[in-house]
Amino acid sequence: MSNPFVRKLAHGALLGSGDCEKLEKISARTRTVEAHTDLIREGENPSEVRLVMSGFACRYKLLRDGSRQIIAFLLPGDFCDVHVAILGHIDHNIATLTCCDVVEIPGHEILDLTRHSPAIAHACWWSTLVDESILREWLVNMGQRPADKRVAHLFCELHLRMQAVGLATDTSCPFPLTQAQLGDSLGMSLVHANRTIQNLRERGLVTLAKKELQFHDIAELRRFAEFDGAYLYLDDVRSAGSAT
Amino acid sequence: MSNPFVRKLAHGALLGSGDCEKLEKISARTRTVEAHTDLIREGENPSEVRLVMSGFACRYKLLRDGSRQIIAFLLPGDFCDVHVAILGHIDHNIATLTCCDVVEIPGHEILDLTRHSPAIAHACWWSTLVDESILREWLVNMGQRPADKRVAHLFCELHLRMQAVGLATDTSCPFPLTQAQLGDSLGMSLVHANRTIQNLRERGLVTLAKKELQFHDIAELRRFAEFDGAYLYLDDVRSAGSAT
DNA sequence: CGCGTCCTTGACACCAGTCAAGCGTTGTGG
DNA sequence: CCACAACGCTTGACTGGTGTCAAGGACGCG
Repeated sequence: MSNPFVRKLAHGALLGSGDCEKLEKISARTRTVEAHTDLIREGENPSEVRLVMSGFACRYKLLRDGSRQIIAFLLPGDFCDVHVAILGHIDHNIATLTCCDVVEIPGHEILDLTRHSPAIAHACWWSTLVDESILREWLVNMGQRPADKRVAHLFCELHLRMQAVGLATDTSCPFPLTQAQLGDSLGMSLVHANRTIQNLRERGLVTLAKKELQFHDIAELRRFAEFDGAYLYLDDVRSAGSAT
Repeated sequence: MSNPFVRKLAHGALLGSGDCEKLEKISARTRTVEAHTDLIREGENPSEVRLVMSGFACRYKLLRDGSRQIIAFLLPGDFCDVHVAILGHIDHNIATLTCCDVVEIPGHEILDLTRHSPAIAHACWWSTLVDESILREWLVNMGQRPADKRVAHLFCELHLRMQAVGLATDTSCPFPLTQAQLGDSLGMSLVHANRTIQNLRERGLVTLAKKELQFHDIAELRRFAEFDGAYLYLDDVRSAGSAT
């Protein structure tokens, strides 16, 4: 099964085969969106839930001076906005970074789905709680780590997340981001992002070319970045707990 | 009514008087915890939900070199960990910063509460989604704003959040944090936090003394910090939406 | 009164931002 | 097929914001 959406949610709950079928059916209705297109803008209250099925997208906020902070990367299988309904409106923008396949699911379908399957409901909440956990780790990354470890840490995260949906090998992973986008996500300038990558290259930790990231020694890279993937919660479905 | 917990949740849902009574009853069983005490440690899976009723606490993570990043401030009325159950374990620490009154609610009581009152369930989810929204804004703050605006922005946020639970006036707000803690939360050194505060003082924007923050011109401060409180979702209960 | 904690200040080094220019690749149109 | 534009990557020079180290001062508490 190569549906990234189902693969992702399977990390968050023990899905029955009926659940998987429903999710696959729903996520089949993709629409192709070209790169650099806003999917949702600040202040909107979309009635559909969006879902990235291929390509890279991001959440971001703009400041008055035009600078932009990327708040999260949305990889294949990621929700854009399950649960906006509870807050009433969205406080940031979501845009594609590359060409993407996107699914739009009417709110009521999601409601039906979660009402009829506790596992799916659990997985949806799991997904947003993991998003929150990632945000916490990003904050640590930005606040405490020097530039080289910061970049290395992000590389490790993306690799693991891509692996979780079957889109990365043990030693490599697609990396379609420009250095400007990388900088915007890590709070550093384009120029500094470039120099930092060179640095990692010179140390023999990674190769980055042709939109592909290669890891020469992933264990060493993780040690260097002080990376512990526990915050991604990718391997403990067994631990129960129920959605309220 | 001066219960910060009820006041806070009331921002997240239209609570009936029955709901309020139940919440008040539950949050009455406080326990006093002295400053600098860990409430929850990384990796734990507590069976009770904790709640701060007075004082300041924080979420934080430690790095190998001993540096610490404060990920969130927990003010009176804030949950420590509703919904840990879904993730199975917690990925960060929570500690008191000042002396605090804390409530520990057994997991099953929360379950009962949310099962019997959709409004309370909605408010609980609203609360964690707002936490996530705050994290996003913190990330923007750390990534894009210079030190002076960063500090000013945090001041604005704390002021509004304290006002929301009835603990701040229009022009002042309790501020028991040390400059070291402030630095840890904003990703800057103690020394630089100090210099930045001096800077704000010299501009006549704030007075900070005796654990009390005074605002001379809150509108000007917000303009300076580019602060827009919408991300706190404190004033739009009316916009419906249902918990899944 | 003495100790600890927190705040304050100065000197100095360095990480990282900005400005600016050049290079390589890709794609497009004449 | 080549010229050109657009975009992304790379590099250098210079500046400035922040971190670190160190020392002293203010305040509160026992």
